[in-house]
Amino acid sequence: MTFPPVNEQIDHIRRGTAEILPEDELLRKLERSRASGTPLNIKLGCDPSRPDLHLGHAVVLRKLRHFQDLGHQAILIVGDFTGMIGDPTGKSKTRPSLTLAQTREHGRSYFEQASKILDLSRISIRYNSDWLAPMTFEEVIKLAACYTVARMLERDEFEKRYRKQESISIHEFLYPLAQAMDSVAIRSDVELGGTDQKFNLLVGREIQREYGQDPQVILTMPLLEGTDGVEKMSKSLDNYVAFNDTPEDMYGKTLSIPDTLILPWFRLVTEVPPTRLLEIEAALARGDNPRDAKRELARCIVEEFYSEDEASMAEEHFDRVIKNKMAPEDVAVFALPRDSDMLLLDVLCEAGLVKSKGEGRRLMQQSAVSIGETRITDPLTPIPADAECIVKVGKRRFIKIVRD
RNA sequence: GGUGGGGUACCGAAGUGGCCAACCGGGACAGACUGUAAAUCUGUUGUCAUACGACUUCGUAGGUUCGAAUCCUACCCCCACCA
Repeated sequence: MTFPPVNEQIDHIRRGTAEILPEDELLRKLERSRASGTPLNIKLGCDPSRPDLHLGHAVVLRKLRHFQDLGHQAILIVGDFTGMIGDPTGKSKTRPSLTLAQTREHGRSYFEQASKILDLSRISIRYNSDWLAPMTFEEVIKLAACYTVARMLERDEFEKRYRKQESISIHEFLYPLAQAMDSVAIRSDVELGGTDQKFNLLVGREIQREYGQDPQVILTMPLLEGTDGVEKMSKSLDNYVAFNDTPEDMYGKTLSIPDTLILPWFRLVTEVPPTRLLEIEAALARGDNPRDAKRELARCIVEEFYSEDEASMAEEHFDRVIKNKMAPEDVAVFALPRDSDMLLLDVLCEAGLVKSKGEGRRLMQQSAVSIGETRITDPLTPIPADAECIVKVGKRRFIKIVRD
């Protein structure tokens, strides 16, 4: 196995990273690997309790992909065992536990999605229940003895909660240790993660040392902010763009991000060359309409997950529906008999465009509902006698009513 | 083991016998303005009902009362502090 020169590798690796700790150790590892022709073990843990991948995950997956491209060994750890504990990161409440079967199921869905970024033919997938489940209580105590409470409390998250007199369960202390055991089990050379994982990753170093291994280098990636521009992207905050979103949604959601996110998103979730990035930056600084940069960004993202064609289609769809406020070409059809005298309200409800009649009524009163070009504000409006008509609720809920 | 605090709608948080479908804030949704940006303004945010109104909701189950989120009883759950 031959590898590119170390300085070339490091340039590639460094791109977009938040921190590499310690960087000179990474250099040494790269040199050794190149000299001996042995790939480094690059570890990335995935949390199977949330199987829906979004752009935030893409950031770190892409970094793993970079390592693959350089010829190193990517190792995906499915936290099927740790999923039963619950990662305390960013949580004030304990997560619900999952069964092993559920986590396996989620794991499969994870790979399917991750394959959009990773080269699955060159990846090793490991389930941490393989080595964590058989550990005896004695072994767990030995492991726990490697770390102190004071050191645990160095972790921001714990420290804050402790200071605020919030509860911290003992098992939450075990999480970083369990994750560290993963590093030991696979002899990790480099572990990737978001900046919020820094603590856990560092614990991995300590524990590897305790187990007589050369400690892993940790590489953190910045957290991607969600579509709201405030919080980090997460499913529970509903500010995410998912791998499984339709091209139209991906495009639309991306256009809805605050301007301040354009460059960070370009940097973290696309492969645009640095030169292009500089041009965009200059254009924005110069005061060009940020919309254009955002459209380019949206295109890039859809292309990455789908294709150029689908990106174009998403763009057309967007212009048609949002810009020109027209119904999409593939509107859902709601058929009803010619002599039906149903109220519009009831149809909206049955078609699922509104959650309840109350909501439908409210939306009508707020003039959010229209038939064709006409705003409907009277909740008692019947369906027009026409053979077909387009009904719109809000900005993007459509239905075509057809009489037959 | 002891002491204290607490469980209210998506979240946070008021309310401690009738004026409570429940103040307020956040979020979300809708409208205006726009570039599905930001900022701003307005409105909505339990279900059913054209409406009058009816019904369900304040940890759970009972009870007191003309009337309870509010009082009583039992139960469940959460949290902190002291040992």
